[in-house]
Amino acid sequence: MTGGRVTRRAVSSTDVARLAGVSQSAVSRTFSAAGGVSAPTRARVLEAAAALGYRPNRIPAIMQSGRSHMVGVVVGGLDNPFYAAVLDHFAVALRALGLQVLLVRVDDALALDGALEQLAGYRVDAAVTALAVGSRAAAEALSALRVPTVCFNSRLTGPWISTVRSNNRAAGRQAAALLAARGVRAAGWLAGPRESAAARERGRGFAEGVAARGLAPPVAIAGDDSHAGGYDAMRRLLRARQPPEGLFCGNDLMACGAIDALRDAGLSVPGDVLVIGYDNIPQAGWRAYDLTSFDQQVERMAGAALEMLTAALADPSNAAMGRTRAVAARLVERGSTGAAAGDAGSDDAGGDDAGGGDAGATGDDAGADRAGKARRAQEVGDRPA
Amino acid sequence: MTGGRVTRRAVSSTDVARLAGVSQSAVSRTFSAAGGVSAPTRARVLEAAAALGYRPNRIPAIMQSGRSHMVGVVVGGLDNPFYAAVLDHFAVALRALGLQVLLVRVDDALALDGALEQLAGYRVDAAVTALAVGSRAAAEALSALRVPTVCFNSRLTGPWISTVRSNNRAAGRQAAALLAARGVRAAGWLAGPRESAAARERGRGFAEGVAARGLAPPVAIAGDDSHAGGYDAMRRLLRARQPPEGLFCGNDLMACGAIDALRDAGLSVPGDVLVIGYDNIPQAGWRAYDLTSFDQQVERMAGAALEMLTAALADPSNAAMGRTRAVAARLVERGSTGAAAGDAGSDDAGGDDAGGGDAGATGDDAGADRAGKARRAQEVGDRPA
DNA sequence: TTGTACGCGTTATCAG
DNA sequence: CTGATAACGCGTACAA
Repeated sequence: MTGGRVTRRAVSSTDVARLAGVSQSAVSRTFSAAGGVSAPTRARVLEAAAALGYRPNRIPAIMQSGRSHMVGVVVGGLDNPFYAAVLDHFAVALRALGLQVLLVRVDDALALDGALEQLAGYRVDAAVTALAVGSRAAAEALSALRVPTVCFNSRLTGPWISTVRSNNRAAGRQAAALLAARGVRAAGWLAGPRESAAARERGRGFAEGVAARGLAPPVAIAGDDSHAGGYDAMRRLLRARQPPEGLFCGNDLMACGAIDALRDAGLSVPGDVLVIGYDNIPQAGWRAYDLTSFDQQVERMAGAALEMLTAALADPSNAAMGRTRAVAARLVERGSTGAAAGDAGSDDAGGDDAGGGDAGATGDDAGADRAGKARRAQEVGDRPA
Repeated sequence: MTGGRVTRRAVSSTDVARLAGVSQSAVSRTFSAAGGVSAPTRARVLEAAAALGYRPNRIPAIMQSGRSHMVGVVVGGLDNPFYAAVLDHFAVALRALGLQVLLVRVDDALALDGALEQLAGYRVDAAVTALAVGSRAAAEALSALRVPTVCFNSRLTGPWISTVRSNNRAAGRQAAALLAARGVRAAGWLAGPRESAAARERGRGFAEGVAARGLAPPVAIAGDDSHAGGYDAMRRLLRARQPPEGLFCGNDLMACGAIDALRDAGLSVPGDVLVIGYDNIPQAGWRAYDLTSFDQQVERMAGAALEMLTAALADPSNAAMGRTRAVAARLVERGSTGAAAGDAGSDDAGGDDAGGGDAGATGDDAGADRAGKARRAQEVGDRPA
């Protein structure tokens, strides 16, 4: 006998077998779906199991099959309703598939590969992350783990990394088009933290759109993706100069903060300043903000991610990974850009075209912008370059 | 040879050992903290491991030790920022303790025992749930799992169940006291779903507090803990009758919805109606709502839960469970009850009537709210009753 | 320091 | 239908 000191040993199938006077295999078969067990045996096993409070242990099966039925999910701070929504969707969908969620909450994209390395130790079957892969080095580190991973808004892919992308850049252009159509001549850009590639793309598209209309480059101010960050950034701007006539924000949290700062300063939204956000978090639809925003369509992005995930799970040869799929962000116009209340922006999109995806390639965003209900049809429909 | 068809077999320590020309134990020792390995051996092992992309597998250790270092966390819908905050705290804290989070997102408390049963199969070392245990039957089912479980706001405990409670009822009474002190004579209670014991306690305390001041019992309307639910409930109420002068809501989401409905109807908060929420979600602090609320002090509740959890983890005899700890909810006064911006404190002694405006249907102008700046600065800074 | 052997709890295979 | 047995990959006493 070796085995170190036993800590809190749980009831095992062997214990049940002993009590029931049957073999351990019989117990196993009783609790597995395809059980070839006679009724009497089954009854005796169940009785013994109940008496002992036996619960089948799923851990050994992981060891043998190499499949844990656990999926790692990596998200940023859940005080951001966007991340919370992403996680919520995955948690529900994965549970419906009979998969467990092993959650890792990280502070920023830099911690991503560390988090996944940790998950790899638990032999998760796959991983999803709401954070983009930051660097090529990180992508290689991830690929070394040989865990099929699906990212949101990552430009980098690899043999084990797929990505679901939103058309951030095109959305930025569309935001510029909308503001210009509303008569805005001086635009502002409330940027997110520099690490976020997605936010950078939005700002880039916005700058392009602004330039395309012959307007001055947007004033750029920096926030940190939080409400407080947006509030503070706007306060700083207002102290230094006049506000822009139209503001595009890297996300909705900052947009709400900016709106609060503007109103605190006695300005009106949309009377004095038009504001557009990104993410379409629930709060954007609340009357007090009524914020025009881009809906990333979390359900569809999550759905696309899940499809790639399940494909990877079903096919160990991993042919399904290394792909990119695009889901178009949908403009939802609300009062903060002067739309009448109770309006929705674009509607059913054709979007969701599966990009054939190759690695790297800074390529542009796919997905056509739509003018939606063509409410006031000024050219909101700015085709992708 | 038996062993079924091998599915995606990962690199094992045996593979590394073979390549490095050492024993499997040498590999194990190299990767374990207390490794008695010579430098040359270590180097060869690491080289081989790198070449093969070996990652230690933590699953077998779970089997042997019976400890998974995973903690099950059960939460409700993450569209509620309160649940998101709870989860965020646990995710960060557990990670700091070197524990993994196995997440289960359930729709309601009824699904709780099913969720924990599922977690039990993965041999989680412990579980935390933001949902209360609903019935004694559920409590017994949970205890049968022999997984140390910490609940939030559950009245039921058991040998394996501890709970961290907020003083819901006292908070309800305090809410009534505050409203009365502000001159409210007609009170309303916006209830949450009936399943929530915590919400019921709040309503009960509120009714007691209202009665203690000789006022008529509060008008009760029912929401579903969501923003939309609060909005709709308030709309229904406004269609049927005059609004109460002061409204206490089962949670902040409904409170924000109610405020939106009131303003949509041309009423002012706090001009015409005072509103108090519960949870102190981030949005309650946003200027557009400036909502007085009760802070459950998630950090402290989570901290208390973690203490009980780690105690249970350290002591297999389970002496630490079956306990109850209380964390007082803290009233945070803001503009929605007439406090000047940036105020805290509590009620009583307000004397000063000036209750809600005349509630004369429609009357007021729409946008003139906000201006939370002490628009009616009745004495706010008093000590708790 | 290093290698050998065993066991954790289960599933899958094979013989009865 | 049932029982015996070999893995799964790792830690860990024990022997060398």
